[in-house]
Amino acid sequence: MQFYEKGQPIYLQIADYVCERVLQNTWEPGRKIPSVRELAVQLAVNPNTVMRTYDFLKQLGVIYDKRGIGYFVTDDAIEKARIYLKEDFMNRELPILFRSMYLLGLEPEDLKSDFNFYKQQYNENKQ
Amino acid sequence: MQFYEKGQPIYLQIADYVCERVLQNTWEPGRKIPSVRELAVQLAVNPNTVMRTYDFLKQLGVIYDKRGIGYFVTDDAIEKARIYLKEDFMNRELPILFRSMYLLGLEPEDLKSDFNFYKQQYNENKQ
Amino acid sequence: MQFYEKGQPIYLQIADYVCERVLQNTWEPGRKIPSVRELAVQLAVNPNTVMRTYDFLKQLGVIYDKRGIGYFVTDDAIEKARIYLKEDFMNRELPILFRSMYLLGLEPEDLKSDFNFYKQQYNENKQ
Amino acid sequence: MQFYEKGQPIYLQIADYVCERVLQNTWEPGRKIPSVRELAVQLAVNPNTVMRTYDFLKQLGVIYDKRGIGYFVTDDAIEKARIYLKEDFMNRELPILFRSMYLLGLEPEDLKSDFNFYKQQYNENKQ
DNA sequence: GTGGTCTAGACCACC
DNA sequence: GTGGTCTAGACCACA
Repeated sequence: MQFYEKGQPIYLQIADYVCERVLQNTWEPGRKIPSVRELAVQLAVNPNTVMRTYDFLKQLGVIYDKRGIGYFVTDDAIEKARIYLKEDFMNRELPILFRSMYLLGLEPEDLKSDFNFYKQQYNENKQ
Repeated sequence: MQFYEKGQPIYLQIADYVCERVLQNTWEPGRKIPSVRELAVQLAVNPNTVMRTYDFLKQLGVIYDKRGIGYFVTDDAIEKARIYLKEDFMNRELPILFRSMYLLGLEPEDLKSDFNFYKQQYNENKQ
Repeated sequence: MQFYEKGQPIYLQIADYVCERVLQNTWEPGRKIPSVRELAVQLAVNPNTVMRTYDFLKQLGVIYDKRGIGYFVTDDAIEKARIYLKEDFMNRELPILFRSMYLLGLEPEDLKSDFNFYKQQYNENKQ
Repeated sequence: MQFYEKGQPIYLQIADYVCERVLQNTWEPGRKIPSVRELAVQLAVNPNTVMRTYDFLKQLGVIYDKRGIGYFVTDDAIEKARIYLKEDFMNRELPILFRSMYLLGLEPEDLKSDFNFYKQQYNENKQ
């Protein structure tokens, strides 16, 4: 994972990273996620930054902590993560996308077939 | 203009920059565009990098050069620029978008109303 | 190889050099050609200059690259190389030749016997 | 005039220059040609070099000198110049040309139409 | 190792 | 002034 999107703090980028794992069910509800220090090493980031991410996700209700044990995915994390990512997507990615589509004269309908193709490909690779 | 999109060379980012101006008719066909050195100073970039962009756009048929005079927008630049940007959009932006949409369970139809809202806003700001 | 033909950039002279090897089948389709740095050392030229040549030949479809591996001669390189060299010959060498022929009152027919002699000599040396 | 053909001494390049003027009848038989010093200045060359050229052309019978007056074109200079240039052409230019033609699979016949077009163009520009 | 990008600075030809 | 070429040297990603 690389951190380069200027304007987006690293701790939020890591929050995206965690939420995506939750949505993909890679990190399923109830599961223990990596410790602050572990993830900090994995992502080559300061532990304080990961701490801030976990704090943020705890407030969102995506994870909770058992003192002295670690952090765990909440039962309704998938829904919470989806809500968060969706909001993030709407506010940050969509405007950029819409600008391109507007310039190119594309409509959402024009993406249909390509999107279906993408999903098909994605599922095949998954298997 | 800032250059931060990793994975996308600066000279191609500048090409996008020029193509968007062409599509918006800010730089209309026949018009002289900034000299290599001028744009290099404006964008705080090495002249060689801008030279490379202009070379690239010359090959695409978006601009042409008069030696000793400068670079000019070709007559069919709008079409050429649209083709290039569309291809670029399809190859680079769409996959990222689709990934987000897939994760969030969104379909192209779900973007319709937001896109119409965006277009409306855009046109109001334009006026 | 020496670079002295004024008016012809070095990187294009190197392109001629490569194309001639392709036409002579010294560098046959599919073969790996010298790396950018290798050829730069061989020709006592800056690597950037060779890079520019390879970029140019890639656009012509004479060679293609495998990132991290090297450059290779394409399957239809011979045809592509011939087209390029022929165009170059027509635009650059022929006018000089025709001027001399015009001054000397020579016609293409007058070259026939000499050309046949040349080809004969060439083939003998080849054997 | 620029002197860059390596392997061909400058004084011979100037001889070509003079002979071409004779063949084009720009410097007609009997005419006084520029003095050694004059031509040396024109061509930005050392007078000794021009002296050597004139010496060479005197031996060829293309020019002769009247001591204290200057150099003049001989009566049969056109023929002599043609012989010299032709020999030069045959020995130096043709091999290079033939190599290209051989590589490209061209025959002298293939040049016919292009040469006729060239002559036509040349004569039109002359008028 | 490979290709690819970028900078800094130089020089040239053309206008 | 303009574009165009070239060098030297640096850094990156990929394999």
